[in-house]
Amino acid sequence: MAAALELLNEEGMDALTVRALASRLGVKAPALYWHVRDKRELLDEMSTVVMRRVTDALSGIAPGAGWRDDVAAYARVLRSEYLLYRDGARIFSGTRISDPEVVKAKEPWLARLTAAGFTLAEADDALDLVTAFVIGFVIEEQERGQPVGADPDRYSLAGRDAWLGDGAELVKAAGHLRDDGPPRFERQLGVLLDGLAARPRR
Amino acid sequence: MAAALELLNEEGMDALTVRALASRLGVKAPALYWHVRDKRELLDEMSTVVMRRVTDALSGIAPGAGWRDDVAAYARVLRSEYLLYRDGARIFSGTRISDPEVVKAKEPWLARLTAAGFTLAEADDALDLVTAFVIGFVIEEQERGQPVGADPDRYSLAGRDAWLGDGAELVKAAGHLRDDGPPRFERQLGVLLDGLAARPRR
DNA sequence: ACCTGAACACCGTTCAAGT
DNA sequence: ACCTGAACACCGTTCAAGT
Repeated sequence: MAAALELLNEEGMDALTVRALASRLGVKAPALYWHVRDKRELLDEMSTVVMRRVTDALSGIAPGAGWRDDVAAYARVLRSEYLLYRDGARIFSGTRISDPEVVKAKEPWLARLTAAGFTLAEADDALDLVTAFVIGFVIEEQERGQPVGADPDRYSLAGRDAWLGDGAELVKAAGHLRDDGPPRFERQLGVLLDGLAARPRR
Repeated sequence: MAAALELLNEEGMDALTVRALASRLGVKAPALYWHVRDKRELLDEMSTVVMRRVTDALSGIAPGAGWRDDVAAYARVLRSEYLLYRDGARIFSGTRISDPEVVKAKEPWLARLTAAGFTLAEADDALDLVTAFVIGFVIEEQERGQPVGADPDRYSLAGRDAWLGDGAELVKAAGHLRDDGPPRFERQLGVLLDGLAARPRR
């Protein structure tokens, strides 16, 4: 899995082939089928490794000042681990975690949220909502980081404005205001946490 | 593009090959390369068609009672269009929209939000946040809809509990409480809208 | 303008056979 | 227990040539 993740980062997902991975391991392609059922299982195992890194990072985090800190820490760790791999969010979302320990690592987070007054259903919803947001955010973030195919117009703001043509002044202006990276992530995460805070408590 | 989308739905994304699409069109594979630079451009065009359906559906929606209705309508339309295609969210997120008109369709939504007191930057953030959430939500939703590979334990709740092993009582209990589909979506969307409502207005 | 035939350099996967 | 050689049925893509 480590070799597979290296290969992904060095060559990209199109080059992540069974044959290339085998050769990196000094072995022929069919050998991998003794260790793994098929390529999908390989991807599932890779994503389990990534998610294990997330849960390991989280287990080192002491409870914060409140649920807000805890949920924010989860979101930041998830984003930063996905960002470590080329197209990480796109590739690893929608794969299956093969290790129950990784799934069980949600337990302390559910405990902290319920202790803070969330019902269990609300806590579960909250974590899933944050997860969905991070995945969607990082997919877009990683996609924008890639060279835009043969369309240099769309690199620059001026080029994008021209490509858009007439009208849509707000769309253009918004494009100029737009930032990215951590501040953008923190802002949107903040909105989401505000939403969680607004839920009725009992 | 229509034929490609049909093929995707009937046979799945692994079967969406240049050759299969050509044969569905009564033509040989190389012919497609007169119409499209490569397969990625084919995917980009397919996703542009899907996003055009989103914007068409949205343009038929009159301004709601307020920004909350407008944003909710956008989220619901985006989700339901993605759901129309097998693995739609996974496949079409992170592709590039080729038609400026589709991008420009954001204009009225930005207008409604700014009219409701959002700054332009906040409005843009709001739409992106909702988009990220919907994509993340639907990726997970569509993935769960697929047969879980050779692991029938994980179909049923009891099977999942056994797979999880000892401990993690909150994780197990949350699994039992969990629902899905529209109610789950509406609940999480509601949280997100609450967060947008909580932003300072000026 | 639009398409084909033939070819290239690959894929994932199976399976008998080896050690 | 772990790996190879050979093969199967494909891929995406190019390109000269056809109409």
